[in-house]
Amino acid sequence: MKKITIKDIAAKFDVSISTVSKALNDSYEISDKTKAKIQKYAKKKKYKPNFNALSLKNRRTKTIGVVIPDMLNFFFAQVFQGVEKKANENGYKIITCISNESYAKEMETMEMLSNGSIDGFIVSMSKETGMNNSVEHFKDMIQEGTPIVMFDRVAKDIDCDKVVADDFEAAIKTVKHLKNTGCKNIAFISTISDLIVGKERYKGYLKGMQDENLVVNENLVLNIQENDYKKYEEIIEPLFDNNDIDSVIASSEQSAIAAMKIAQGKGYKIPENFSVIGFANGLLSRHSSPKLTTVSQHGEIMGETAAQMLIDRLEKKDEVLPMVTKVIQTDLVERNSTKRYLELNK
Amino acid sequence: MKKITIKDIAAKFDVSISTVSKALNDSYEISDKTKAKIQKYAKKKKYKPNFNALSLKNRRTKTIGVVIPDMLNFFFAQVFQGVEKKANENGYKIITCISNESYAKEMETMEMLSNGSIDGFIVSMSKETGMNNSVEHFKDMIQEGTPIVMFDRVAKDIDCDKVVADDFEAAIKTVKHLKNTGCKNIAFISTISDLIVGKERYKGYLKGMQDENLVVNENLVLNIQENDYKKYEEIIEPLFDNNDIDSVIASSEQSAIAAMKIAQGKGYKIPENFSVIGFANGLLSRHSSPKLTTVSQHGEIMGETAAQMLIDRLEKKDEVLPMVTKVIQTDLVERNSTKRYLELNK
DNA sequence: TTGAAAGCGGTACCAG
DNA sequence: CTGGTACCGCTTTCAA
Repeated sequence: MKKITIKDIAAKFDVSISTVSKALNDSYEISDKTKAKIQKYAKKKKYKPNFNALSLKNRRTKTIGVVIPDMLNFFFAQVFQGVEKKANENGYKIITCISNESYAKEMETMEMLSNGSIDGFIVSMSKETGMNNSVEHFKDMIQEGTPIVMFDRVAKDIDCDKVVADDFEAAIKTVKHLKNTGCKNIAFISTISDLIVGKERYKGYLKGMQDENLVVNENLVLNIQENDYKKYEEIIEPLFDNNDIDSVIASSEQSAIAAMKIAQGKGYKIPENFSVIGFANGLLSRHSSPKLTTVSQHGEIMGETAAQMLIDRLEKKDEVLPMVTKVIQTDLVERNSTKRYLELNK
Repeated sequence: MKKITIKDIAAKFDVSISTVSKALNDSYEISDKTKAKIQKYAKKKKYKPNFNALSLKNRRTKTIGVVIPDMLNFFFAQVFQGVEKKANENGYKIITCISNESYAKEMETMEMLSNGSIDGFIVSMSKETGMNNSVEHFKDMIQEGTPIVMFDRVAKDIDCDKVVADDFEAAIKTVKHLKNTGCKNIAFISTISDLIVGKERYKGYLKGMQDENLVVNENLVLNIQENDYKKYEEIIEPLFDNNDIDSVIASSEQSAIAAMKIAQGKGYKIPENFSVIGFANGLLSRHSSPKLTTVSQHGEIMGETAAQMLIDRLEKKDEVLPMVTKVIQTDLVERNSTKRYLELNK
């Protein structure tokens, strides 16, 4: 029951391997009779051309390397599903590396995979990579002719295709929404201030405040470095004690939830006299009480987009296409941690 | 800057390719001088032996195929991380297929990957596969000599290595815990009654009730077929209206949370006069109010175990080892949806 | 209509 | 110590 090869089939019918190869590929060179019997036999024996032989010959593997920091992060899992779906539709396989936010693992795995295991990469940088801007390995890959598509946590200095969310615009919108629903003292809590994504959101916050003629009080900006979400509450609490705030924009689901809890602990009623908006994709937002209003990124679409961009580039290896950055819109999902705003004069 | 091959190196130094190959593999046959210059050059040029050429020659890819139903499911993501970690430690890559609970996709992808892309599979069956017991494709793979390790959603009829949680025992323990903390009318809610895992939990519930001398009231057993968790609450509500219950064991996180909400809506105080235990791994349990007491499976350990079992088998291809099933213990994580029980007479 | 042979990038045996 | 060659499984060109 071992796997059957072209050679086995050739022996069986006492023809050459080239005849078999052509017959299986339905070549016009082979008589219908021969084709028929060979194809029938191949099917019966479940013949499948050997992947490595094909890849060696064609110099392409139809395999994509996906490098993500953390699969337990709902957003990344969503993107991953999107990539897998689109890849599958196009007959591509995916090899995955979870970097665990480690530069070394990200770099080493990519180097190892660039030995002909994959045709291209889809990457979101590890925190370490992004913070130190250690992007040489990306440059190397691209130099070698291995295309990369980056998403979400992209590197400014790398010239490649990119897929990002409109974090800057989204943050502006959150401020606007809060202002429109009566908030003034808007705090900004970030757990990802080191990431470009986090910086964009912060910039959007500042711009939004300016647009709405609100004064930015630096004491209302809190950057959390701690990774353990269990400690978020104690870190956030002083913000409430030392300042007069009526709303929070948080850069992550967990910190948004933590802020809500503290506000409630301090006796605020959400959303009556306190509002919270979180950048979040996960399940917590839909199950918290009250349910959290969020800026939702379309992770799956980002994944599909990234995959499509990579595949397009792979299938047109000869043409030199300019690198593009696609911005995927986010949605402000109004749940119950903010008041409703009926924009009458639209 | 294109990738360099052995042939290129041979040309560069005007030696044969076999000399280069041996030099790179540090063979005793080659003079230190030659080795040194070749190795140095190879390093400088970042030479890496071509993966497909090696796989073709060695008839092994050091690649594992991972087939899971859903990456957005926290448990599967945990297992996946465990597999990736262990695989990586052992120099294995992983190719992933997300079946989306579809038999067709699971089967087709596995067939496609069994063309020499992977050395073995780690699989958790899709619902469809499990419900119809459509396991021919697994048999085929094994017949062909491709080993499989199944985890969690395993197939009874397939003789292969398996990793499962002690669902039966765990369910017994939940009943015991509830009884010990004063509950009597224990309802059982399942969203996965079609899966073997779900059946094991149900059996454990029955056994536990019996062990504790509690009568099983069939009206207290609710099997939810609906997939949309948003509808859980309306489906569960009648259970509370039509029966006198003081606690719930739920087979999933979402259904446990839904049950808690309804209980609270009906005026119960959790855990004072109502208790809930859920089979759950996710984040919701730690963020719900009150925090949910759970039976926690060690997903990551299950993944690592499965990967180790597969790798062991792959590295000992010649030996015929008996198939084993490993049972990974679960933990009852006591949070605040159940009362404390101080087991004094232990 | 069929077959021989080169080549994809390596490894390893055997000869010199 | 170095080189020639067969082979892994398949495609493709060229010759018959």
